[in-house]
Amino acid sequence: MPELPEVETVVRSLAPHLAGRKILSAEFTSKFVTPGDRKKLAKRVAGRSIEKVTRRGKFIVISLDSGTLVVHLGMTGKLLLDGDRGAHTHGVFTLDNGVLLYDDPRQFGRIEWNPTRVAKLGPEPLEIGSEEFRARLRRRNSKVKPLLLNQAFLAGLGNIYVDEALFASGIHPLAIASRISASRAARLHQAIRDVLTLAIEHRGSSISDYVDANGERGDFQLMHHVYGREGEACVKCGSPIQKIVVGQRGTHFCAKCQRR
DNA sequence: CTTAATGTTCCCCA
DNA sequence: TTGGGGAACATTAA
Repeated sequence: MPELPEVETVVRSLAPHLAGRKILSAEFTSKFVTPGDRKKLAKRVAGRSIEKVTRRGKFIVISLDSGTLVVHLGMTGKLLLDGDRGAHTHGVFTLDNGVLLYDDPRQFGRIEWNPTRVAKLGPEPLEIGSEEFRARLRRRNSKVKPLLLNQAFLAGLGNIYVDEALFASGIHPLAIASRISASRAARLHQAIRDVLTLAIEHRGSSISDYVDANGERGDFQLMHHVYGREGEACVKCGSPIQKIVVGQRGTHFCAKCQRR
């Protein structure tokens, strides 16, 4: 469910409700979502006040009056305000003004205390400049699609938005990063900014079950040009959208508009 | 029954 | 150190 636009939407829907609130108690029930000592984690957050809720890459950063709680939604994670507990509720935060639930059927998501992972993230795609982006691309000899999915290279892109940005900039997913021309690299940089910005305006993509903290769906999935459109006509040239596997991920592109 | 799914990490090999 | 390939993690839906 969560790439940068979805996580940003969750943070924006969460922040006004959580800022200044106190966590009265917490309960965690999954050894996958909360690896290590779950009781200890619950004890650590109990009694803490929430100062702010922000985003870094695909991570939701909850700054407390002492320490930081970081949530990664994995593939199917949801943070829900005042919802009902379900079969896949693995985290419950009782607040002074309500309840915050963490739901995650596949349990690929994580709730962690001061994780080191966040420090290893690459630059934010909406903050990095065109020149620096091009320089970073030039230094890598890997295929551009897996490189853009690498969170240490750039933080926040996932399978949907990489495919969409490569289509928008006319770059083949198997192109070697270091061999992309300066002008096309600049186009890719702009395409990433454009697709992320528009997706945030549309509150993310709800393909299967993504919703924000208030349970509302996004609608950017209606504006996808290649992702999930295998066999359908390319919006630019009409030829059928292809689907291949790159780095174990389904990869959608137009063979005519994205030459190698 | 098989396959794929908005993600990440770990292991092996070149 | 970099890069490729594969498996693993849990669950559901097609």
